[in-house]
Amino acid sequence: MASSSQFRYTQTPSKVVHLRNLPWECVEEELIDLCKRFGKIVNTKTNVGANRNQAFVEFGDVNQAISMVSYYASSSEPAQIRGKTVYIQYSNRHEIVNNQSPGEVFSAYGFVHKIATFEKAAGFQALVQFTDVDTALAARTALDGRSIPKYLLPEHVGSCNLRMSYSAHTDLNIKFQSHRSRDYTNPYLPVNQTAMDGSMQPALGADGKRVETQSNVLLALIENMQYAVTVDVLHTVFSAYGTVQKIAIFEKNGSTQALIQYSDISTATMAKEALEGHCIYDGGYCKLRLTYSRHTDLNVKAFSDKSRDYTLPDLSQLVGQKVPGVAAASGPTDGWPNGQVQTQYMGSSYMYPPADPTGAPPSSGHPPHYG
DNA sequence: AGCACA
Repeated sequence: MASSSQFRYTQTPSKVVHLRNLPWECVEEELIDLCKRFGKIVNTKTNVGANRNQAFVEFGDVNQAISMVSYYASSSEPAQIRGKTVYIQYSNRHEIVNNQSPGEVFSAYGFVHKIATFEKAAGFQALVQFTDVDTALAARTALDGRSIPKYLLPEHVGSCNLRMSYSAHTDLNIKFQSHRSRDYTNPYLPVNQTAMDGSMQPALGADGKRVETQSNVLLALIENMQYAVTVDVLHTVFSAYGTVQKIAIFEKNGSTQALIQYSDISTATMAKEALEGHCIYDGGYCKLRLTYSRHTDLNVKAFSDKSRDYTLPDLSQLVGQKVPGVAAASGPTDGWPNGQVQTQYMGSSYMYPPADPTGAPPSSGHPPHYG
């Protein structure tokens, strides 16, 4: 299959090389500095990929690209930019196409200096700073009332209609690069890693104040995940505080996260406060980091190994029949280091419905392991 | 650490 060839060890040489793991906001000059000694660079494309940390460099001749790829394939010193190792392979295309990319909706109208996004009661809002009023006016005129193209939106996001007006601000004060805010004029501004993870940790709003919008949906980051965390495990853990409606597990930036939906905010808040920082398993394994999701109603497959919709009828039979993790919990399971963990997992001494009528996190007998 | 476009 052609789509998998990009991961094969042997790739078809191309005069275009693909560079990944680039540092934040890596600029063309840095790419050129790295590549120019191998040949004539005829084109570049930066800020490629979901994280905008990939790029393409096109050489005038395929032999120049071969010399570069070959050099770093056998070099003891990896290619580096700003001290960060850069991985280089042939691109799976043979030329760079620099078409106008409305990838950034607002960049189509001029250089976007800074963006700050935040939640208000009226909805999601963003401040977008251009060079001058004329550019801002052009963007406003063109975009007000329109919607963001669907292909630019994440899955499960419906239409996003833009309502635009002039801000009272003239110069935004961006504290760090994150999924909420950007300063494109300052590539060395620190990256807020937790914010880049989309973990929705208390972030700075445009006014500089902490914002943490409550939600009936919790976002769980699972730290130190030595053992598999299944939908069923999460369902058991979070059902201690109320009826769980939906669960979705997904990978983001190499770590496992989950969304857990309750019917209301107060139940979610109880669960969040009770479970935050606690571990599903003894020994500090699978520690839960809980924040409020910006979702309020998950759009998940009713039944899969990564998601569940408990609001739909007749799933219990399916669950009993088809979920390996459920059956496995009562018997030997691949991947479990020993029987003791299983015993603890099934033994309700952890995050199963708390015996404690106060609803406090279940910690009986194992206080040292919580933290 | 993994491929642009619509």
